[in-house]
Amino acid sequence: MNARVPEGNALAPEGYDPHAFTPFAVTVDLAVFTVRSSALQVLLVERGQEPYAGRWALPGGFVLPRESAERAARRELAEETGLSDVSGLHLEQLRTYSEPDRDPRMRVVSVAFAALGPDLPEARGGGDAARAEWRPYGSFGALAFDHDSILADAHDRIGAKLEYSCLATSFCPPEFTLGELQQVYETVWGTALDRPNFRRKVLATPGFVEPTGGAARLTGGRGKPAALYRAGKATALHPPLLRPGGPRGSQPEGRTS
Amino acid sequence: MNARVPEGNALAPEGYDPHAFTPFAVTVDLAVFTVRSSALQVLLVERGQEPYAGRWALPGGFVLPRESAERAARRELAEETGLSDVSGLHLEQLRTYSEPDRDPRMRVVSVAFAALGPDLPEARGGGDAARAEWRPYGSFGALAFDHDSILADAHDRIGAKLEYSCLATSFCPPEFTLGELQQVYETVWGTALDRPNFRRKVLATPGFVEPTGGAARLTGGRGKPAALYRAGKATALHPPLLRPGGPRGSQPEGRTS
DNA sequence: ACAAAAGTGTTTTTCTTACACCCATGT
DNA sequence: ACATGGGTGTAAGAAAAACACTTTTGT
Repeated sequence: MNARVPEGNALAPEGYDPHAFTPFAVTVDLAVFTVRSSALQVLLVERGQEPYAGRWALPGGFVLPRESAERAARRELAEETGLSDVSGLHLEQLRTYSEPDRDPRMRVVSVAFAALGPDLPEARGGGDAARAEWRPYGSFGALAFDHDSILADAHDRIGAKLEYSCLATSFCPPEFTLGELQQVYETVWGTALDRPNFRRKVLATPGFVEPTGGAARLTGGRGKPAALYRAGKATALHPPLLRPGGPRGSQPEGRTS
Repeated sequence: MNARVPEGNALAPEGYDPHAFTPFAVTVDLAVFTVRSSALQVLLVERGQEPYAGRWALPGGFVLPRESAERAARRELAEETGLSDVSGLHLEQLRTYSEPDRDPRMRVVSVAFAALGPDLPEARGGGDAARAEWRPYGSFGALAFDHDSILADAHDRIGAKLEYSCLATSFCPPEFTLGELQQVYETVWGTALDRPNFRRKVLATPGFVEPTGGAARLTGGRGKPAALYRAGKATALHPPLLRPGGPRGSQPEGRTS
């Protein structure tokens, strides 16, 4: 990370030696997930210009001169979702996509983020995007650029992190029921979980959730009112809450257990 | 990741609208680990110029115009270690560091990688670095730039991935004994493991290791010759091999179990 | 009364842990 | 003979999985 910067470049101060060094455009791309009506939804924007005009893409934008990628991501998130208190949302760096031709126009390196939030309001297509919309994960065709890979990577990562972190509470409002929390797991993983066991597991992990103490709330009109919880201070989950059958698509063979 | 590129910039083709967009320098930084003589070692280079002249730093360098960050990382890895068959080493993107002032000279965004390899040869200080050396993890003072954070993040990540992936075999030569594999875990985690249990766990995971069939080998001069194994095709580890006590420093409180 | 959702209890099975013991080799 | 590292066995404990059952609400 040192040495070799060309002379005569706007970026390069004195004292660098004159080797190859290309300036890149740096952007952020966001895979924003929410759980709405028992479905995993993703925030997409419709592109206005070429290339990929009319195609859906992940929201994102350029990193500004004095911004970190994290700050840029949070700013873009606020702009695209129309939310003011983006501070509560979980934002996590995924990885950086830097294939030379990932953008046909120029050399763009993109730092991808995954963001999670509770049932978020309708997107209002802020900024440049022609339209912004929540779409159920898997219900749409190919996205622009390499956004299909980014989105798939984000989904994998979220699914994996649910196992060994307390991330799931980021999908829930400040106060939530254990049923809602369980639905987050079931929705992201696409599998049903045993309620009694899930409950025990969550409650047995200190700092995962803490009882709100307050009154119970009705969940879906019918049934017994559920107790309310809020997120605890823990971030890691030990021992982990493993999904049945392990991560999708990385198994060598059998092993049903 | 779309729209808003300024006019009059060398990078920008026609058809972009004239908003803010700064060119950034993009580099890769490598945290290269190996296990040598029962210690976790890191490859460091000594800086020749200011800033941080004379200080140790992680190897790295600029991403070339037609290179992805992954390719750049592998190229730098080959240059700095002096290895020719870098293709076998595990290389994994960690995350991107983009704080505006992480490099005092200019705006540099760095994509960090973690690399693992079996007992690697002496580094030969290739490229620009004044010197390159293997140093035991934790045996050196503050590194240049934000490389302390990068290295710490890399170590955390490696430790965590040993739990639920077959990554550990990347620290071993093509053929290795279970004792060597166990030492990888013990060295990275800094804890002792029960040999019989470790053995059972590894062998019970299909695709983790497969017997070489060939003859046994002496490990350290003394003791019974150990059977040889090679890495299997599996990448994930289900159920995981949890380290005793959970990840360092992320526990909310007790929970000895 | 019944459906729906929350919550409790119990049994079975599986995995982990701890530790005792034998094996093969070099000194 | 004994130290050293490899390999096997086994029994106690903890955790996960499966499932039966009670509670509280709305219709």
